[in-house]
Amino acid sequence: MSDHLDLPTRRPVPLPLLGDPPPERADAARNREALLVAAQELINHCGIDAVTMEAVAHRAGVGKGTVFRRFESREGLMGALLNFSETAWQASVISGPPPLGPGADPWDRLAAFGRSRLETTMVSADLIRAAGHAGTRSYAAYSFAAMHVRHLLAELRVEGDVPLLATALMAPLEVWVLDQQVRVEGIGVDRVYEGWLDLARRIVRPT
Amino acid sequence: MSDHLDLPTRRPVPLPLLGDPPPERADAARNREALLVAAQELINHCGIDAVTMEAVAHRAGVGKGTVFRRFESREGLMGALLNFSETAWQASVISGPPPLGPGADPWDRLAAFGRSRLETTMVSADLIRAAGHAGTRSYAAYSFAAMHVRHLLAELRVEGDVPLLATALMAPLEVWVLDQQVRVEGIGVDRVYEGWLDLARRIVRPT
DNA sequence: GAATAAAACCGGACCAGAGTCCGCTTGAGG
DNA sequence: CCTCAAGCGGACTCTGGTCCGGTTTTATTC
Repeated sequence: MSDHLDLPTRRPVPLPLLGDPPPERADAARNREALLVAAQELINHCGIDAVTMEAVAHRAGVGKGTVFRRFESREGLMGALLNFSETAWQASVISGPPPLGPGADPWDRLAAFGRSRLETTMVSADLIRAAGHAGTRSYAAYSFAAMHVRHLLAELRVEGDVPLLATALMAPLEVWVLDQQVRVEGIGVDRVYEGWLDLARRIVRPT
Repeated sequence: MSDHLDLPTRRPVPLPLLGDPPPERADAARNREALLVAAQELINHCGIDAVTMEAVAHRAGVGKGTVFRRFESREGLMGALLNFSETAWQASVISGPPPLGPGADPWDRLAAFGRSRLETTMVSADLIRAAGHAGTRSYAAYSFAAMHVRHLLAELRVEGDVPLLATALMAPLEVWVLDQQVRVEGIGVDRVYEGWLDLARRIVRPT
């Protein structure tokens, strides 16, 4: 990942529907951005362990309290960082090129989903672990992926408790499981993927 | 879980094969025991958050350093606690009554395995989470269960990459997944179990 | 456009708990 | 009894997280 963090530049006017979260004050927004950049740089240069709340604050030129107000906790900060790649991933599922994006047939999309998730999870493993949330990505992120899988399973006419089957497909792709297999047991990523495909086949295969 | 911790009483002579870890000194052993008891009581009476290393040490009447020397870390302490129930569970798999123990046919044993694991995991959820290890039980404990599943799958003449399929069966039974389903999504335990059984069926079903 | 009041924000002192260190004590073998 | 490795304790450090008095931004009013 590059040092440069692509923060969305000046999105169109927020259109303040009333009853909505009031927009952030200008200085607050500036600080949030500075903090995210600082954190990302810290990760890139010194590894995730160097990402101390105090270090981030210092590098961004603000006080520690500010970091906590903006991101709630260390996990929250990590989650925010993770959010960028997660959002990009979601975009490529929604409107990217097939087979991950729409256009391919459901089975191919499912296969592409598995491969893609496997890879992004491995790449962001440190971040995901640090983001905690009981270890999984934020609920929003998780449920998007789950929804996608349920959708594909439905298109594939899978019978049974689709939500649970979706979970069964996603669980083996979680960080800890992957870590165990790849780092501890030394299983290659390709073999893990083949295994996952086999699992998917068994789940999808008509009764 | 009762307050009383069944520490194994005087196992048969350790038979010091040389090159082995030298046995613990008497005072050390006494302290380890006292610490485990103290920790368990603290959990029972005040919840897992009250289990501070300092609190445990104080309750056991020793210094903080001692706790760390014996258990390495908070996670280690939790792991040691978890070890008791885990060991008991392993015993009932190895030599308990069917269908969990030997004697029943492999499919029934697999089903019993799933149910049993689901329940013990839910019961010890706090402890498992606190024991960390990237969230899963210790490697030894994990690999025993994995071995058992691989064994059953083999008996059931399942074709394919059995180790990976075993992982696929265990992953949905991990704490975080269960937490997500039961606590966040409000799915009942019975339904989760039914879903798991269905998964198992699809994995086992001959091609 | 200036004055003003309220709300949001800021910083860093402060607290708690995990983990480390090192000089003192104790238990087990000779 | 003597020796010395092992064990012990608690002071110390480091980091996540909380708090509150002072400051800045924004909205409002004239």
